Amino acid sequence: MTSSDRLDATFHALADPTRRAILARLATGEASVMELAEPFAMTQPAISKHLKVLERAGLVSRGRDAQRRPRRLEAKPFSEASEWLEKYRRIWAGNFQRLDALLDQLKVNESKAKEKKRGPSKRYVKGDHRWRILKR
Amino acid sequence: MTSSDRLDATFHALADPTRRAILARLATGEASVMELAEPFAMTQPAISKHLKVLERAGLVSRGRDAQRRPRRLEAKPFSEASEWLEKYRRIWAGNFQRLDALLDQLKVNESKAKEKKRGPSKRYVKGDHRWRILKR
DNA sequence: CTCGTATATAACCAGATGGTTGTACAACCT
DNA sequence: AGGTTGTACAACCATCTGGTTATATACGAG
Repeated sequence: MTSSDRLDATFHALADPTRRAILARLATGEASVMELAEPFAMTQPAISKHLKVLERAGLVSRGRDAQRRPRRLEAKPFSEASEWLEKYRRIWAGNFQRLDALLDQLKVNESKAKEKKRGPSKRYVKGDHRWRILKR
Repeated sequence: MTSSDRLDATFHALADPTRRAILARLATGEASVMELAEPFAMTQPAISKHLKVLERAGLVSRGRDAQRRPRRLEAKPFSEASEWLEKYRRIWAGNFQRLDALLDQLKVNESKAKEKKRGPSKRYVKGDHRWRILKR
């Protein structure tokens, strides 16, 4: 699996409030499927599906204890996703050395669609336009 | 919009390699839709849709310059998502003070489904089971 | 062995996602 | 004015997602 595939799986797994709540619960320690399902207005199979998504992303692993299959958190994917985000965060923070290397890294790691290197578009002057944030 | 909704939108926007590649391109500076579309084997409307997803998450904003609607990166959602991830990363890093406060925070911020507080399950002994990472 | 409990799996469904083509529209260029 | 360019939008389609119910499997207790 490529790094890009892993990021896909991780970010997708994190893009759901139920799954994030499950992770929050697991941050307090291992838990069985039933224990994890209990706080939600949702059936057990639905929770099992969410768990499968989390497991595919490697965020959660499965143990065994009698009939139970307790889940626990796994660290690695969090680090990978966190590092990815941090690269972007640092672009504004300004507190990084060698922006060029940082940007090369971004290009190499992502987009097998080989992006043609061309300078910043010269068709308009920076700071010349109005910017808006999408509402709604 | 709640913090949870914003995390949903942000993580969902990041869970796609095309969109991450677009962000990587924008990290090098503003770009028009056509410029952003050029490296991809995809039509312009498809890119516009991806941009709308990124805008909904607030990761990208829209400017105007003649017919162009150049896009630029916006910092805030990266920080929010990054901070969320960092909380979990620190759980293993161990280098945090006051784990209890950290965990309270996790519960308050997420899951309006009020999780019943109960001690760690005593039905099995920690370290007693085999754990596996989902393959495939 | 049989029963209850914990979990997984299959079949199904509505709605979202990610792409397409075709078209509309605004702004620039002659 | 008329043509070209950059972008958006609508309609359409296949696939994925997130839930359901029903059923199967695995294990421990009597």
